[in-house]
Amino acid sequence: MKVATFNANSIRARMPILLDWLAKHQPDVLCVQETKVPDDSFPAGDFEQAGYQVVFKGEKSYNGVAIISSGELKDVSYGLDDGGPRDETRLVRGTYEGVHIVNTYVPQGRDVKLPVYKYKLEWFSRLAKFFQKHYASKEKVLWCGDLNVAPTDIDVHDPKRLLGHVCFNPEVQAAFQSVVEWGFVDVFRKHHPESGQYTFFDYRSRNAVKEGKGWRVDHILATRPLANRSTDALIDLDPRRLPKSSDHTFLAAEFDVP
DNA sequence: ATGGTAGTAGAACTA
Repeated sequence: MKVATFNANSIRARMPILLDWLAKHQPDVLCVQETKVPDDSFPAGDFEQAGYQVVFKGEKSYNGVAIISSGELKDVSYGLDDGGPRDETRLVRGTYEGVHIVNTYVPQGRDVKLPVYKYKLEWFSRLAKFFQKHYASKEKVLWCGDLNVAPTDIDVHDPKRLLGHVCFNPEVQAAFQSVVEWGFVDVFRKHHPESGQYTFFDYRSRNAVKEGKGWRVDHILATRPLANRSTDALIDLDPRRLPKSSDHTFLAAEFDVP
């Protein structure tokens, strides 16, 4: 089973790249974030013509998540359910062939001094409770998406300069880690311990990909029963080098499950 | 360079 994640930064602007990638890599499941489109304008037909099913929830201009799958996704639901803001355009989950998939677009936070940053930290705490409530770590669970955290020093190109950023500081790393400790393994890291592996390159940095000025903020994490069966993981930089690319690129992982 | 570019918008906000 091949699973991938991609922050599209507008799914409509990224359709050519997305459809090409699906045809080339043929994942069973692709989690998408930042679709930036209301549901009545979502290009579902284009995915269906390509032989995929898709579930999605979005809004005008901001946020938005989708799960594209080659077969049926069961028990689909959106958002957090703890009585706080549901954020239905930031979380979608479903079950594919017995594997539970949770696709999140974690709030970025903008600036550590702003309330939205505190909201981001709370979001991780709410998410930990969400996993606790709905799943057991002995089950096959995948947590995928743009998690807006670079977990360690080797996950950014310049840890000294970037320290204190909303996606790279001890506080946000601890918040992320508290979710991981529920029972997740970083599947990409399991296969690639080396530094310099990034999924995001800021548009504002001119030759970012060539110069390796990236961040690893998109992740695929799996519970033990699933992580034990992962056979490979990769970051595909090719789509980031194309004209009209997203500022993120695709991360994929393969699992030896039926 | 506490800048830069891109997306949705059709100005200002988010990343």
